[in-house]
Amino acid sequence: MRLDYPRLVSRCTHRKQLNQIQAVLTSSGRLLSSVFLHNVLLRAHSRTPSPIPSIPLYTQLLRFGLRPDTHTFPSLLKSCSLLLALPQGLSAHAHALRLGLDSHLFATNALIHFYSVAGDLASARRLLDASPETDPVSYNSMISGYVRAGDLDRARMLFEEMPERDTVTWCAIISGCVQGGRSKEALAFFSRMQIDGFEPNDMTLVSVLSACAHLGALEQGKWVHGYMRSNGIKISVFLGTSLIDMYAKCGQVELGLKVFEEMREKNLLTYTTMIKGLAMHGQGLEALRLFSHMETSGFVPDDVAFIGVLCACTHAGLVDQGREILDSMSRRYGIKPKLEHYGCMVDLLSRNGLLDEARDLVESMPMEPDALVWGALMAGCKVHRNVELAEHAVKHLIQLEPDSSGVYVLLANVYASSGRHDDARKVRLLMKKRQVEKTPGCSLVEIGGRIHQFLVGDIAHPRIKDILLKWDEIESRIRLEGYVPDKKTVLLNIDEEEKEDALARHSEKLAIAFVLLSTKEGMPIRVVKNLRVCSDCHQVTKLISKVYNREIVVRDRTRFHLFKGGSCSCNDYW
DNA sequence: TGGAAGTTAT
Repeated sequence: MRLDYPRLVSRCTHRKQLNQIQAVLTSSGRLLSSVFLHNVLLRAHSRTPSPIPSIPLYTQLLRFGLRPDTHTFPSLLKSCSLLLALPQGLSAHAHALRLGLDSHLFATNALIHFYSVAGDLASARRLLDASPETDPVSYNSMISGYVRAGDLDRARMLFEEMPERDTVTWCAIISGCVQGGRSKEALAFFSRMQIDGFEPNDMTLVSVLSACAHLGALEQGKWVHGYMRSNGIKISVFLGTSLIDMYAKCGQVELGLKVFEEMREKNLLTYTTMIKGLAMHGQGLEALRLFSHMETSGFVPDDVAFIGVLCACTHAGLVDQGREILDSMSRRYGIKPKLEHYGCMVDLLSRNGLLDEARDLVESMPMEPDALVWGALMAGCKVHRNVELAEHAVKHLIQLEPDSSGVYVLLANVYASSGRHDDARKVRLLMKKRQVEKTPGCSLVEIGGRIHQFLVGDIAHPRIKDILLKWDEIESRIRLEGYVPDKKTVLLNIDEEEKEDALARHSEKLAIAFVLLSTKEGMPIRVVKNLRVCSDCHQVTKLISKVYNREIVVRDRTRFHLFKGGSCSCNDYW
């Protein structure tokens, strides 16, 4: 009985087997005269993640004097896109053009996809405009092309002008928004998608969960989990990992752990996400335990996994373990620590007051320290009031990032907290002279599935009057508990009373006042912040949790704070 | 015998 090679090849997903079949076909001479078999092989290769054999196969087809047909170019171009083989893709285009095969719909789609992946959106657009026949596929490729190029506005414009959309279109625009850091818009597209009658699939839900994670939108994230259950959507590795991330970033590590334990199939990313989630919640020892469990389960950690564990050590103050882990990276796994790993280590040492060791590490690193490394050292200097070292760090920082506000703010804070107000003022003047903008603080809260956003000093919210009145009430109540505004962190050159006012309008205070105003007594409060919590807001939130008897979870730029009965889970260490 | 969309990190 003769083997049905075309069927065998098209069902084959393993590269090794595929190469074996190809070798048999070559040696038996069957490839010599068959464009069809070449096409089948090209297609099979293009379905593997790294279709390296596609290009020699195509060259061979030409060498045998065979003429490519309509099926050849789509597969070949897909391989070129995957391999980012630009010259080969361009010459394939030229060849298709010569043979008159470029205007076939599938070839056009493949070409548009190729140019989108290659970052040549102008060429992709020209093909789209010139194509007599289009379907959503080519538009979808271009939407993700614009997203990859960081041009979300163009992606949105194309989305709006498309004659018809399909599930993939919605998925592309939703994930595009998420990747472009515009998660709120992603969720808006998600509801629009459902109104338009499209059912989300697992790929869409992964992006939606990622949006919820960024926004801290627990209610919507839970809704997605519920949707999966009621629609029988299986928890794939992708979905499970996204769920874990969503729960961790929305302040519910326990629910994340539950998903993690129930997942039958896990990969390195799943572990890394869970480890990082535990780290953010200060459960450093748990994270370390999971890391060793991962190792014994046969997963080989990569550099990102190491960032995760080092991060766990930082948030839990585990200095010795951190040193040991950094050392084991190269010793046990042959992974050279990168800048990021040194950054974590500097952060770990300097937060724990080991400033000399941190400085030594910065100076002995095998690569040039970047702004993040100096920034970590600087943050430690602020906590442990080491003005000299802070000045040293800031010199490097200002050279590396002259336009970043963070540097100036940190230095001014160091000066202010050690009483050197004149110097603090000089920094502020320097900032003004160089026209450095301070990143505005921003807090998000979710009420009844809707996200409310507050900026520092924001008066745009429709209920701002009530919110400020509520704040007055809060302030008088927490003053009875001993609250005194901590004006050290305010570097504005203004008089005392205004300083208090500026503090009172920090975004998380506005957000918390708003939630107290709009939710029932005893309901927990969740806030997501873009910057680190300032010490005044930290103190205020502790007191509110006591006076109003509320559990308050604040996710700041790097970690979680769980405020309860007047104290915080970070033990005032952040 | 053909195509487009997804998860982690300082």
